[in-house]
Amino acid sequence: MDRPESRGGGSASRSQVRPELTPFIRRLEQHGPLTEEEKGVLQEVARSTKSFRAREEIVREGSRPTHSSLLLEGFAVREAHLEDGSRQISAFHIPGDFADLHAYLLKRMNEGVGAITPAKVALVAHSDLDQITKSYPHLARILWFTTLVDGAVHRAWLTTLGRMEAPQRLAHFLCELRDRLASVGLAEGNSYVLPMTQEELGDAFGLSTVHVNRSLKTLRDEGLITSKGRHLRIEDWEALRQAGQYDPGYLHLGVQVSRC
Amino acid sequence: MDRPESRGGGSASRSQVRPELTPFIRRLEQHGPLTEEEKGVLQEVARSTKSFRAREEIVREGSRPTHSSLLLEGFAVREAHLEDGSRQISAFHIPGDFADLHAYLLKRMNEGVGAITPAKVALVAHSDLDQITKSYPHLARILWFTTLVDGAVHRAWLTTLGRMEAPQRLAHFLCELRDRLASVGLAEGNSYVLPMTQEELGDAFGLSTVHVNRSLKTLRDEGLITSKGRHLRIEDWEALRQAGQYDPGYLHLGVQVSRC
DNA sequence: CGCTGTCTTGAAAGGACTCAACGCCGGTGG
DNA sequence: CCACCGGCGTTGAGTCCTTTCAAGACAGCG
Repeated sequence: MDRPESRGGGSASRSQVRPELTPFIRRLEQHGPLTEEEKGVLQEVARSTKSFRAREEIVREGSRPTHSSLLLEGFAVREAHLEDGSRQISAFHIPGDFADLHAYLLKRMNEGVGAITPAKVALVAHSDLDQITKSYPHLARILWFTTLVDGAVHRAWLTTLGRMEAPQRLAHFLCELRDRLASVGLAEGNSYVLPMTQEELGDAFGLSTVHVNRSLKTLRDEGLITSKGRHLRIEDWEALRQAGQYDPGYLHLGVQVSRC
Repeated sequence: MDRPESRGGGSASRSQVRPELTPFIRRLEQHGPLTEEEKGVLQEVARSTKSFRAREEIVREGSRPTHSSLLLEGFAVREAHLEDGSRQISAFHIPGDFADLHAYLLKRMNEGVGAITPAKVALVAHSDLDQITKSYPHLARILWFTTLVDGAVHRAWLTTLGRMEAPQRLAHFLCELRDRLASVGLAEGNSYVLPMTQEELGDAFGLSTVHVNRSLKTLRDEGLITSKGRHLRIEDWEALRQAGQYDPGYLHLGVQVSRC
């Protein structure tokens, strides 16, 4: 995007979206239609990609990145490490997520980003984001919106950590993850691949691995979910929803962002 | 701001800031200088104010506000209520905070905002925010920035809720609050007024009132803090900081936001 | 086929909760 | 002016959820 005005004549602009970008584009378009030009710009700034192995670090905790990481394929976590060796996971990222967009303005990453499966990431330079905020205010607005949804998810997690017991926290999250995966086409009905380990679930929801295991067993025993291997299936959506007091409103799926 | 271009000739534009707005302006200016025009716009959109009694509701949970609440005086909480009657406080707001700025784009308030002391609020119409994003991109950028800091605070809280014990959570928060209050001139060294009740602290940090009480006593007995009435004093900053593993970086105080 | 990471289960210890009672203090009204 | 009252802080005791420690089972992979 060195010459933003020259974009559009580029390789894949007209309605032809690079396949790996579809989760991201689809995500943004749920909040209102994008022009071909805007989609072209997004493809242009996301042209540089990088692949990571499972467990590899994508962004180092405490670093000052000059680009933000748009997750194209695979799953990642945002995590902070404490002095005693424990860690807190503050977000699970799925394809289409802008894992560290907030670092564009905040400059410093107080948490790190790590791949939990093999992952492919588009590296979007902050200088390109400068161009977007300058020349494509509607895109900037939608990006702002996505960071606000991020905050809303944090608050939902705070609520489960602060006021719900272990099985309920997990029930809530399993509902959340289904809806988020479905929004990018990665869930088949109430079935999906649960990519994170029980240890990672524990580090996200303030539980020990052992207790995550027992809590999942509780949900299984009650017939709310079944799982074989990494594959999870919600058997009784309404009961699981009720257990976790889940209300998808905070994900703001499909909420329209008006052009200004 | 019906005629944004007519602003500037207004009542109190040139370097004369309405006193109650100083915490807010001061907060924004720490991230880089504002022009007189920008400050004038802020005063203009914040012209309408409203006062609340302690415990009064400022924004209703689940509502779709048409304006956002800028806290001028007093303290407020963002809170969500669960079905079993418990509540989760996801933020404590101090003068200068834009309590529900996120609702400008998200539209719907998944949490409510409530005054915990007598409070005065400036009601900023979302239509005025539209004008700001259109005509004052740098202000929009700084507002975006403040919502990102909000998210960073959420993540810090997640970490304390998920991985720290009760006294440590409170220690962390007492450090955070000192720095935030100091940034708007409401702390005298390591002393400040702690406006929230122990019940509110419990609802914020996932603890019972009783356990908050015991945990504060622990901090007092260890000589980290003293308190008489609402007045709190940090007696051993380094020890308190260490106990809560507090690092103010996530507040991003003084981080510059470049003009785009 | 053995290795390693992950899942699973048991038992004991501990942090936090609930229930309950009491003290303190400022506000209100007689 | 003082007694009453309600909100808030404090403390004790018993219970429960969750953790830690420990040991196997299981499964994917080189």
